[in-house]
Amino acid sequence: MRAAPVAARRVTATDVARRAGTSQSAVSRVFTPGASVSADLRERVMQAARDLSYRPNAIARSLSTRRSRIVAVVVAELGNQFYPLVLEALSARLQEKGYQILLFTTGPGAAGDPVIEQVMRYQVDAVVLASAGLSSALARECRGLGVPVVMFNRTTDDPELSCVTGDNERGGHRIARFLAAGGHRRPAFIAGLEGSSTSRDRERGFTAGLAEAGLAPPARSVGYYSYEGAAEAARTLLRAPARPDAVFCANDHMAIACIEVARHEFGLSIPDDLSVVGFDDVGPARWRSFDLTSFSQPLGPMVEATIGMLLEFMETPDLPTRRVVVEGNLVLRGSARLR
Amino acid sequence: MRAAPVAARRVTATDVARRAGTSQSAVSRVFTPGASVSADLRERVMQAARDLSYRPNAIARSLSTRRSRIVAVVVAELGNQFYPLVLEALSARLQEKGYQILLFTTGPGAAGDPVIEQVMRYQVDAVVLASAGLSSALARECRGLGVPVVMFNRTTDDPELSCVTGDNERGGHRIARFLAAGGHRRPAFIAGLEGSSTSRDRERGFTAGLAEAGLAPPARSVGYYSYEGAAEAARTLLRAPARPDAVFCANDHMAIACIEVARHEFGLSIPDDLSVVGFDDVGPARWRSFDLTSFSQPLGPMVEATIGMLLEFMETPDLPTRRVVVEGNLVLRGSARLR
DNA sequence: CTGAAAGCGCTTACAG
DNA sequence: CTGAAAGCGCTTACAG
Repeated sequence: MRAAPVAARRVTATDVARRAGTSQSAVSRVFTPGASVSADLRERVMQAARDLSYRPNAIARSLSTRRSRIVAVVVAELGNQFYPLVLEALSARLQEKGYQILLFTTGPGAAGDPVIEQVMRYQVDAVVLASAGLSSALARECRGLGVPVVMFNRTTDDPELSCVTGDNERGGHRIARFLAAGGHRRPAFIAGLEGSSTSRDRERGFTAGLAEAGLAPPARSVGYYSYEGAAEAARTLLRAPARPDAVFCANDHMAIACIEVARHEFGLSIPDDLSVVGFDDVGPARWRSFDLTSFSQPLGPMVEATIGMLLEFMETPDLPTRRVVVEGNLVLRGSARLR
Repeated sequence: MRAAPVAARRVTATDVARRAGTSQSAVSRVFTPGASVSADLRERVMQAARDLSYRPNAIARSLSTRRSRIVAVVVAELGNQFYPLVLEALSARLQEKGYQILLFTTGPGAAGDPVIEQVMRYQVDAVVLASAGLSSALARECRGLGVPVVMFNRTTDDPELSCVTGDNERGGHRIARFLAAGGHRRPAFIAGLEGSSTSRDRERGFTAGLAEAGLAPPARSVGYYSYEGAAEAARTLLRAPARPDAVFCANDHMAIACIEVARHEFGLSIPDDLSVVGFDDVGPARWRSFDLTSFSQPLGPMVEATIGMLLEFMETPDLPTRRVVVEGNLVLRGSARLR
């Protein structure tokens, strides 16, 4: 077994230059795409670099260029099925473009204000706020410092902020019409987080759709986007004297909790006794045990839109803000009665 | 609406010094914990810093100190329930200690070799390789450059590498004895990834346990740690002429796929016709629809051990490597017959 | 095409 | 306790 290596001084461009018999600037140019170097010099430098296992120091480079090629992603909850996939997709696309993700997590419900302090210190080139519950104060602050921001899965009225979301209001509306058409008379709603624009928009569309169908505003309860929270919300709703005949949950994760409670604690049959509809259309919605009717929120297009905006903003700082809504559609499965 | 801010030159320590009527070094000291500054100077500097919304540039600091306070986390699959929680826990603990996570993702199966290039360029202070499928070549290379590495949920024979894992072999063994005691005669195994030490160790313990109970080596099939892969593996196993009476799956995610297929495609009743056991004991294992018997892999202690080692290694580079095994236990639920 | 030199924004001996 | 200055490892005009 070799001895553990000492914290060797890292090899620098100057070391490479010495070995290749040239200047440090020449080495730098070889590693700068598009810089002019003769084929001969390039070859000598590359050889020396290989011999020494040289790797340009990205930190030093950042200090010089004032661009870190790092984008901050701040995320609140990784415990559901949606955000991990968002993170994975963002990371893959960003890596392709030569950017890395600096990850910031805030507890659910946390203000995220201490986090922003760190975000800014790292001189990130852009930030994406990927969480329904994140305050837009954070976003505004980054923006104030000239750093491009896009809010993912969250809106705000602030015209200075860009965002990409699914079609929340239309989705809620569509679900209301669908449930009404299926003969449901007392649909209820399980909200995510009260402060979340996403939950609010889904509910708004839902309530409006019910009204158009001549139905009263739904009974409601808050599930905090968590499994346990939603289970508790479902219990509250199902214990009520006028039990709902359908529940629309602000996301799939909560819809699954609702199905579990309805089946195993109330002995209800889905969808005969109770219809349940979710939102997102993530993996488990397709599992046969749930077979969940849900409004889809297409991850791929949402991530594409986000990356696209980010790159444009980094290129051209003064572009006007933009709000992108990615269409989804109602995916009919077995958890809701058709009529 | 205010005009979008121009990419303003960021305020530096020199700006603050000018406003506070002192030197740039003094400003630096004020922001360096433990440096000696008079109360008066400190107050003036803090005031000026507040006035200008000064934030120390972490990149410049890193270049100077040669420590980035960034740890790289490389992860292959975020699509199951385990790794997102690992990431969340790692991030929370690291942030507490003043470190940030630079996230690297590699496709499932991908070598991760291009990734290492980037990891090293960012001068990260440490790296955690958190994925059952990651090659240890990557780990060895970081180690060779003097960067502390710990492999999470993966082992290797290389004595130069540190790792923390659950008690995979004992877990597999325990499950074998449990199934044998329950009167099962033909237990099968669904592997994760063939290259994964985690899957291999679980299988080894399982096979040994069966042998001790006088049972033949299990029929086996590979599920690649994915839902679809496991579903396919389950079909293969359940179609066989001598159908297994129990299936041990290398993680919960695959166990759920197995239950779904058994129930909905083969019309089997769990556990009467078939017992299913998982590994990890993640959230969905507790969902009543699955009620999955599983060997637990305690996330909290595993993350603690990882963080602890990381911090020690960063403090004292030449510490001997360590391999930590975190105990788990068999959690009995309803998916496996007791007798 | 190539090299010398200034500069990115900090930290940290070293004097005073 | 405080300031001037060197240095961290790059990039990028500027001459040649």
